[in-house]
Amino acid sequence: MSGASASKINFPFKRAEEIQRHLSKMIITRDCFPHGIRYIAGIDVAYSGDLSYGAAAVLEYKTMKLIEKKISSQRMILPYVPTFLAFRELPAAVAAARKLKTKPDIFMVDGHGLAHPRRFGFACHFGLALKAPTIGVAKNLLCGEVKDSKGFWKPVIDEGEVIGAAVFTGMSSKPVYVSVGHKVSLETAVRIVLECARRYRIPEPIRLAHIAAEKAKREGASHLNC
DNA sequence: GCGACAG
DNA sequence: ATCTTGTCGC
Repeated sequence: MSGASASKINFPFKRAEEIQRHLSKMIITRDCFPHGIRYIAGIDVAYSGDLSYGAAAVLEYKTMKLIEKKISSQRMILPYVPTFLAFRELPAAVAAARKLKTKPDIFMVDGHGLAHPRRFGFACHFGLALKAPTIGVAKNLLCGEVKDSKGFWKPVIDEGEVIGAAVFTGMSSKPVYVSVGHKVSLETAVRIVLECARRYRIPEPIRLAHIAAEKAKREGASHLNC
C-alpha cells in the first residue's frame, strides 16, 4: 500500500469538486489592475519528501529583472491528483506570496486557471485566495483542444467555449497554455505572457520562481530567513 | 472497461 | 513533479 494512495482515500473529492464549481462563479474575467504594470510576481512550488517549497518571485515589469523573492516550506498532505492540484500547492504558494514586501500588480502562476474541467484550476484558486489579479500558465493541456488559427496564439476550446490560449513564446514550436486566473481578461493575459517571454519558452516570472523553488529544495527548510 | 490526466 | 551525468548544440 503506497503512501500516496493512502492519503488519497480520505480526501473528499466529491466535496472538492462542488467547491471548485461554486468558487468558479466568483472569478472575474475583466482587467482589474492599473494600465501601467510596475511589478509582476511568478509563483511555483517544488517538492522533496513530505515537504513543499513555495516560491514567489517579484520582477520589475519593464526590465523583467528580479527585485524580491520569498520562500515558504509547508508539510505536504496530499498526493498529486489531476484537477485537484490547488489543494496540494496552495498552502506553500499562498504563504510565500504573503511574505512579499513588494505588492505585485499581478501574479503569474504555474498551472491552469479557467482551462480546467470545472473552470477552477490552481491559478483561479490562488487568485481568489489573494483577491489579486492572476494569470495561469501551464506547460501542458489538461482539457480542451487547440483550435487552428493564425498568429502568436490559438484559442483553446472545451465544450464549445474558449477557456484559454496556446501561446507561442520565443522560438519554441511548443506553446505554453494561458488562461484567466482572476481579475484579468484572456486577451490581456496573453499579451502579458508574450511581454514576459524573453529568451525562453517559459515566461520570466514563472521561470525565476521555478529556479527559486528548486534552490530552496536543494538547501532544505533550515535557512529560510536568508 | 479504457484512455487521459496541470504539477 | 521527482529520480539523475554527461553531453550535443546554439
